[in-house]
Formats: sequence, structure tokens, C-alpha cells
Amino acid sequence: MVALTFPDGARREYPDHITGLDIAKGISPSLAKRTVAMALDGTLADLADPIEKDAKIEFVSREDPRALELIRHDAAHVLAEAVQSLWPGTQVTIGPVIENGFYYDFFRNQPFTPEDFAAIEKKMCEIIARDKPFTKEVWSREKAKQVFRDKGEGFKVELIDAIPEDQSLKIYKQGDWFDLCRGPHMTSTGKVGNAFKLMKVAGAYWRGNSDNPMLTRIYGTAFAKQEELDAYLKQLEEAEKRDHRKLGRELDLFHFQEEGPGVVFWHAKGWTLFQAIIAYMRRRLAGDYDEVNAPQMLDKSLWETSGHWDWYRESMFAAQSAGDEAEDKRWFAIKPMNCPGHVQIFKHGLKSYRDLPVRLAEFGVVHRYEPSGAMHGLLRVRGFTQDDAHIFCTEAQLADECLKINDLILSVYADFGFESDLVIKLSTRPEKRVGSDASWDHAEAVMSKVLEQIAQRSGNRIKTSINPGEGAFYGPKFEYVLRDAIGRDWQCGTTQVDFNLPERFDAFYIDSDGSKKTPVMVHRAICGSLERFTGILLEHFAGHLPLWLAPKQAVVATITSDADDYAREVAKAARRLDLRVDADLRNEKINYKVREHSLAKVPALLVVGKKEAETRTVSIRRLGSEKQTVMPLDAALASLADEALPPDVKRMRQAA
RNA sequence: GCCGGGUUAGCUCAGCCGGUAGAGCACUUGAUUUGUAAUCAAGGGGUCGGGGGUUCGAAUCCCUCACCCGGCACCA
Repeated sequence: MVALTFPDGARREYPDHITGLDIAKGISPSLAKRTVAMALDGTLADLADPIEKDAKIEFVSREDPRALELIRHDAAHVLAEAVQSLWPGTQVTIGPVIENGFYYDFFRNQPFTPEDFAAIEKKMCEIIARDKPFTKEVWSREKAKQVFRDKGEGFKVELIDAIPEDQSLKIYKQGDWFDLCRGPHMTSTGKVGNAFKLMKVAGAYWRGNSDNPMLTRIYGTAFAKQEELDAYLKQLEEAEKRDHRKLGRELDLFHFQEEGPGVVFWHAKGWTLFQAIIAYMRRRLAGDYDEVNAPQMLDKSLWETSGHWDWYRESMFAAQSAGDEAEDKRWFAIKPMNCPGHVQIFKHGLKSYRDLPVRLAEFGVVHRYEPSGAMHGLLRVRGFTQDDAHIFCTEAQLADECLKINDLILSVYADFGFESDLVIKLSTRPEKRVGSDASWDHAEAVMSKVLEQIAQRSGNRIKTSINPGEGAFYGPKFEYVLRDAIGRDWQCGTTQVDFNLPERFDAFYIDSDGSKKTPVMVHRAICGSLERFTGILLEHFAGHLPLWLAPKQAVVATITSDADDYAREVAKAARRLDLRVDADLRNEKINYKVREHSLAKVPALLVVGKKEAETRTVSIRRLGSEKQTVMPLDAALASLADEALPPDVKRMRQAA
């Protein structure tokens, strides 16, 4: 007998091997009908599974949030059946559920195109309408391999070989069609419903390895209800509207062109925004860091010493004299990182333990030859500016330095409007690395402890996790992941502990006992790539930047030319308060001007007509609002100037 | 880098099966002095991404290169 506890707390005994379906039927036929799966002790399972031990049982209906992944998973199977019935000979591989839907990878000589979607979706609807039950069978390894081999499904055979020996092989049938799958599934294909949509096709390597054949992946999404699907599609449209590449063009911030793949042409307004971010970061570093600047190009020998030449040569740019007759035809590497340069600065002159920690910061421009397919607007470029720093310290100072960096990172993110849903990941030693296991053991131990402390100090507000094998080649790292206004995650900051580079470069300090010691080096970035961070900010704010970041903070717009002199006066007074202001004296209707500056996302419009000129007031209209507020000029400007203060400056003023 | 799709005026896009280019916005000029998201009119602007091929004839078909987009792989 098994004892099952129901959600209402009732506990009943049933014979061994009874299935969820039998129990549901026993309770009521309507329950059995609307139940698509069950959860045993919180774990989803097939409703037809026999129950072998005592558990808490819940019947999951199609509307249950937990059913969503089942709907999507089942939809992936339906997709696979549809594709194989339309194009026999297409091999199936895997079809998992992902964040916003599902995909299925197929192998076929002729890739699919979105034009095939209509036919596939039609076939999927047929399969769903047929409403065949999902049934599960457990096959022996031999039988499964034989069956799939006979069907010409080579990829499935490979998958079977990869399944650990102690796991049984489950086959799910939906009518005649079947697939190897770990499940669980709903009771029948009809439960998928019609709120699904195929989204896009893409190439994807078999098992994620670029040495393997390329498969065709079909992405789709599915929801319990049509309204949810519609809402999701709407949300995608919204995300498209805040695409920073679109905003960059519309707001005249930057552009790219063919001659410079992956390098940004910053226009005046974009550069103003970019510089506002750097100016903010500089203020945040003042007092703790020394800002330096290391050369853009250095003899490649330095990169050989650091290990970058070995590790990343394919991803580096190098330059030499363009003259055929030049005496010095050495290769200079254009810096892909600032660290070797900073080590040279540290090494210049003898350092005492009393000098440590030495914190060298640089807003250095680095170049990396990113794979052509990786480039993406500002988010992935070949030339970018890092808010980089390297801290040279003693072992004893290491943990404190990491915590100090953490404090700075969190407070910077908060100032930019990223306060919640922060995740910090610890990436540990990769397979390919430099340095002894002992030094990695040590570095990882220190960082694990620091990570714990960070989580504790945040009151467990910050989530932490481990990324095994994802560390840099010279040391483990923390990765700071923030979440934007529409729920997307971005990895920005990083803290990397490095016991290797200082040693490779023979960097040392004189300890209190007069001996030479190798310092520990911490690499850290807060925004990471400032180009990328600018792109993230644009998408986060949908181009509607807070006043302190907006490149054009206000426009003074006249209604008639009678107000021209006054408008000039207003603009001048605003500039005296360090506001970034333009005057729009064109002979245009105020409607026209309002529309134009609103589209340009200017945060504040100061409209002046005859009335305002006579009373020395301005009519303020804020972006996103139709409301107008008439205020005396001085008060209006003072309030704007106050709002335009960067958050750190505001804090300092308030403290003073 | 790999797979697929794309590149037509400053921007957004049309141009069917081959017959040497079009719209709206923007721009320039003129008129309009206007009260909170587009005033009217006229005008200028493209060797259809580059190169090659097929053809009497190519924006259109084929090849190739570059760049862009969606994924994959990569991201010191």
C-alpha cells in the first residue's frame, strides 16, 4: 500500500502501483479529464505513472503554471512529428523547453526556412486535433539503438550512448510517432492547445560543439491561453522598440559603417552620454584609485609573457610600420587588455609593502578581433573602453579588497537604476589554464569565502551561484549579473583574482622583513565594456534617460519670434547652471517643435511665448507627459539643475 | 567562424514572372508668427552594397567578396 497526501491535507491509502489517473478517476471523472499531469512531492510526473511510495500528490491542470513547461515540451514533440511527416528522412535530435518556449533541432540537408512554418503549424494543429495519448515505454538500450538505427536516426543512437548506464531509456509515443525522451508529458497531444507559434529558424551545432555538424533549429513558443501568447508577442514588439541600435540611429547617438566593422562612430549626443558615464565613474574612483593610461600598442613580447599571445592570438590585432623600408618591422600588439600595461606601471620603481594596495584604474580602449558573427551593435564590438582596474595587494589584503570592490559595484549599479535581482556567479578553474593547482585551490577558496560574505552582508538579497570551469585562464572570477527593466539579464562587472600574471612579469614588493614578495593581482571592471554598458542603459531606459545622463537635458522652444530674446536668455541661464540645453527658435508651430523634441526624447521642454517672456516664466513639459507647468524662470531652472545632478554628487551635497 | 536571411534616397520601405527606379518622412527654398506630438507649396537627391558572369537588355537570374540581421559557437 502507498499513502498519498492530497493538497487539502487528506491522506489516503492506495494499492501499490496505482496510477495517478486511476486515483483521479476515483475522485471524479471531471478531475481525471482536466488533469494533464501530477506532481509527487512537488516533482512533475506522468499521470499514468504507477505510484510506488508514499508522497504528497497534486493533480496538475493545464492552467497550472507548472503545466506550461509540459505544454511546451509536448509542443516540441508535436513539432518533431509534424516535420518528420512533412519531410520524411529528416532526423530528429533534441527538443528541450527553454526560457520563453522550446526548440527542436533537426538534421536535414536542406535547412528549413520561415516559409515552411505555415505548413508545419498546420500539420501540428492536425496532430493536436487528433489528440493521441502520450504513452511511455521503457526500452532496453539494445532495442532502442536497433530501432533508431533502422530508422536512420544516427543522432538518436548517439544520444542513447550518452545516457548513463543506470538510467532507463524512456520512449514516449503519441500515436504512431515516438521519441526518446526523459519526460514527463501530458496525457495527450490535444492538451497542447492552439496557443503556439513557430518563431524562427537558426543553425545550431550538434551538441553545442562547433566541430560537429550544423543542425537546423526551429524555435517556437506555446502558452496555455491565446491571450498569453498574444501578450508575449506584444512584449517582443516592445523589446524591439527599445533596441539600442534603433535608438542609436533615431536619437543620433552613434553609427557603424562597413569600413569599421565592430568599431563605433560616436556622434556628439552619444559621446556626451558616454562621457557622462565616465565622469561619474571617475568621481566614484577618486580617493581610492589612481587613474593611469597604458600604451595602446606594445611589443608582442609583453603579450607572450602574459600568456595572451598563446591563448588569444587569433583574437588579437597586431600592427607594424606600414612603410616598406621601415627599420623597425617589429610586431606590436594592439592591447586587448590593460593588465600587462598596469603591471609595467606597478613594476616601475621599487614598491614597499607600505604602498599596498596599489589600485590602478584606466578607462583604456582595448581591441579584440571578435568573430564576425559575434558582433552586435554596442553590445559586442571590436574596439571598446573598459572601466578597468588592477589592484596589487598582499594575500592578507585580498579578501578585503574583493569586498571593497563589491561595495563599489553594488552602489554603482544602484545609481544607474539596477537595484534588484542581482546575481553574482563564481567562475572556477577552466580546463585550459596557467598556474599550479595549489594556487587555484587557494584562489578559489578565498573567493568562495568572499562570495558567502557578500551574500550574507546583502541579507541574502543577492543571489549567488557557481559557474564551474568558466574562470579566466589566469584565475577564478566573480561575474556580476544585473537585470534590466524588462527582465533581461546582463553580465557586466567582474572581479578576477590572479596569482599568475604578477609572477610571470616578476612583479614584486619589499615586505616588512626586507624580502621580495609577489603581490596578488585583482582584475576588476564594473560596467565592463562602457560601449556595451551604454547600450544596456539605452535599452533599460528605452532611450528615456534620466536627466543626469540625457545628452540634451532640455530644449527652450519659442511659440513666436517675439520670445526669441527671452528664449536665448533662458538657455544662457540654464547653461550657467551646467544644464545641457538648446534653444529652438525656428519659425515652426509649437506642435511641430513639441513633437520633434519628444521623438528625440528630450527630457524637458521649456516652452516660452509672449506671456512667459512678459512674466519671466517658462512652461515646462516633461517627456512622456502632456501636462504643462508654468513656473518662474529661476525656480524652474533651479529645480531642473537639482534633478540633473548625478546621484553621487547629490549624495555628497546632501552629506555636506 | 558556422547555418539561414538580408543590403534600393539621410531614415522607413515598395518595385510581380528580367525592359536601365518610386512613396512617405527628412533636406533645400518660398510663404506662414503659430500656445504644447506633423502648416502649405515648390525643388534637389539613388552608377539599386562592391566585383564578375548569363542575356539584345539585370535592382530583378547565377557566382564571389564585404557588411548587416536571427541563432549557434566564442567572449582574456
